[in-house]
Amino acid sequence: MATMKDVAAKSGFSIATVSAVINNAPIVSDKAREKILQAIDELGYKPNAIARSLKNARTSSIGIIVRDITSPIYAALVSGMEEAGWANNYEVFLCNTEDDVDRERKYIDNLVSKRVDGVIITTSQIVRKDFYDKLQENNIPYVFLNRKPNELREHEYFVGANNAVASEKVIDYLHRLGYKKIAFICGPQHFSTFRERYVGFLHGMNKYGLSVYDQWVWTSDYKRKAGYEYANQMIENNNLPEIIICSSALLAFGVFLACKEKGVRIPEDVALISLDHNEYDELIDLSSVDLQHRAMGKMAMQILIDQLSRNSFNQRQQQILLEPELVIRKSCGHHLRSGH
Amino acid sequence: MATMKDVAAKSGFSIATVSAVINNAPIVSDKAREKILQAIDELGYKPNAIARSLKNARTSSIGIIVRDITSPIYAALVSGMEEAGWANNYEVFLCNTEDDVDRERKYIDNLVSKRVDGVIITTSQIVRKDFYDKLQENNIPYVFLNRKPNELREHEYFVGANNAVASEKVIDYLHRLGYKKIAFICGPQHFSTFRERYVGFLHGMNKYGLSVYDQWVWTSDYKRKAGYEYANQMIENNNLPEIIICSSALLAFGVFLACKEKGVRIPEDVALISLDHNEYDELIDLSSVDLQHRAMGKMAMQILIDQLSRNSFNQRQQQILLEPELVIRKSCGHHLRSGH
DNA sequence: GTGAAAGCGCTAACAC
DNA sequence: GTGTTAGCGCTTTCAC
Repeated sequence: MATMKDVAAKSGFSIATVSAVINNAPIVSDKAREKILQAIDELGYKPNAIARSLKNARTSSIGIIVRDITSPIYAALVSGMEEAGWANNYEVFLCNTEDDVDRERKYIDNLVSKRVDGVIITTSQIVRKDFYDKLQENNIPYVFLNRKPNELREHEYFVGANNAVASEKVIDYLHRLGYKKIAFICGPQHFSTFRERYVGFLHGMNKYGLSVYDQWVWTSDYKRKAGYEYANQMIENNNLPEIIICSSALLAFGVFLACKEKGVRIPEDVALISLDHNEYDELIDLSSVDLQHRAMGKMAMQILIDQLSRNSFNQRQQQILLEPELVIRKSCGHHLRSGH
Repeated sequence: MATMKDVAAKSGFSIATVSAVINNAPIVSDKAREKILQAIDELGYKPNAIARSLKNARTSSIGIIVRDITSPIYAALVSGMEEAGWANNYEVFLCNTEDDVDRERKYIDNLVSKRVDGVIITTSQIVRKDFYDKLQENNIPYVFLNRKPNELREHEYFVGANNAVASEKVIDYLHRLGYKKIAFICGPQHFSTFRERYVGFLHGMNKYGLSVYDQWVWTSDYKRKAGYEYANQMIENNNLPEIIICSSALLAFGVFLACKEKGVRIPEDVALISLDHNEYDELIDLSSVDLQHRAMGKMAMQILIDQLSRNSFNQRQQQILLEPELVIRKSCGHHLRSGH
């Protein structure tokens, strides 16, 4: 594998000059540049980014910590991050944690060892994980994405959705449609996303004087299976509300499948809406709120990179919230209820 | 940021001894080890993987080249690769190409510069891209995953699905159900996956003496929009076959949406089956063939890592094909046609 | 404009 | 067992 030394030898110049050419330093004579470029080409020389990094203390690599690339929302987040990374010449290390804390800790350790320039964390919980401190200790900037820890320290950034508003927009919509008996499958409260959605839900319900029924609120799980089981439970107990709000797409799919299996029609027998839009909603006419995950991922990466290049004279806001947007399809039966 | 030198100074030993401790060399005395470990702990020392890599010429990083993480099949492939990488202490660089050749070339260049230990390529086409040669020139092993180039050179490996068999299994199944008028939306023939599926289709049709109708075969695109348009075309021309086979999940979703929009019932008016199973099929009762993408991704990573560690006394096969499995749901209406 | 040389943090051969 | 040292491939300061 050719090195700068080889290029220097072949071209007849010194490695310092070769280095200058490679880094586009303007101080090199045209004929030197030309000869060196030619030698590079003939040798098939590729700069060794490892050696460069050792010297520079910059790697042009960024770690991204996610739960599970297979979920549509994480796929969208990752896609956004990768896109913005690519546009700025950063490569991303993909770290899937499966929400396993030990695995996440190990990944952070590895990223520190590999001296990534920054990290984006999408797996934070309300209670801060101690090992994020290692990043700061090692001067590696990081931004939280989607899920937010309880408090943001001075050097910490957050990009996410305005989840409370997402819930409220849904309640506004449902109220307009005349719904009163509303169920909410929300997801675990140690994640900011679900907690905020719950708060927004309560707030919205309260605003219109709508009753919140305990037997119609769940805050334990966010997976497809949970949605399926809760829905089944309601169906079997003959205890269906008018509408079910699902905090996640997976929950909504679970509910949908249970209803399909049991012959419960949507929206005629029970309406359904999801707080987490994705590209498969359309298959089942599911209304939902678009939380803009791809844009969110892009934004987070952009903020991280700005920080790395310090080209942000005007200090960025510490927290950026994207505005959710309602995507209306047929699962809430507005076409049936437009009289309200 | 603490270095080995700091640890050496603090513990009173030399950096060579510190290095020995870090690399678990057994030749260190217990008291030395203990003191050094303590110094490491107090300083919060983390080995610098960059410096180590420069010396070792190994980075424990692997590049994975995919088209679009957002597609369920690539998500599954990536998930499998990441999993196997994690299990063997490799980190993965995620490279999304959007099937843009220039972007792919640039990514390969970057990966070579970063001296990744290996690369997995899921974007190859029938006609080999010249820039894969750069990997070999730089002694970076790589394996092709899912899509296969025309010929495999001596050092090249491939892991994929048995696509021809996937098609044939579908034809077997459809024949059993008594279908005769069969449409096939296949996807572009410069990808091995679609080409093999087409070959398998022809073979299967031929086996049963079934006619292949030109106006019911497409080989141009594999996206959702294409499926939507082709289906619309058939519907509007009043030219529906008995069943539509879709080569990709996206095509099947497109067809499904067109049918839903036009009030064409599945399977009563037209049956539907996909050659590319994923977790959303269930939402629309879509029968499909499971190509086992996650297992495929794992396998590819495992083969690459075996190669890196040379712990494969018994030479691996150059090509590994996973066996596709039929997943039967209602979209082919076997419940209607079981009399056949 | 160009070159010599120090040094980034580590590993490993070799000396003691 | 432990320490000294050369060198991995690059960047950068400082002479010339």
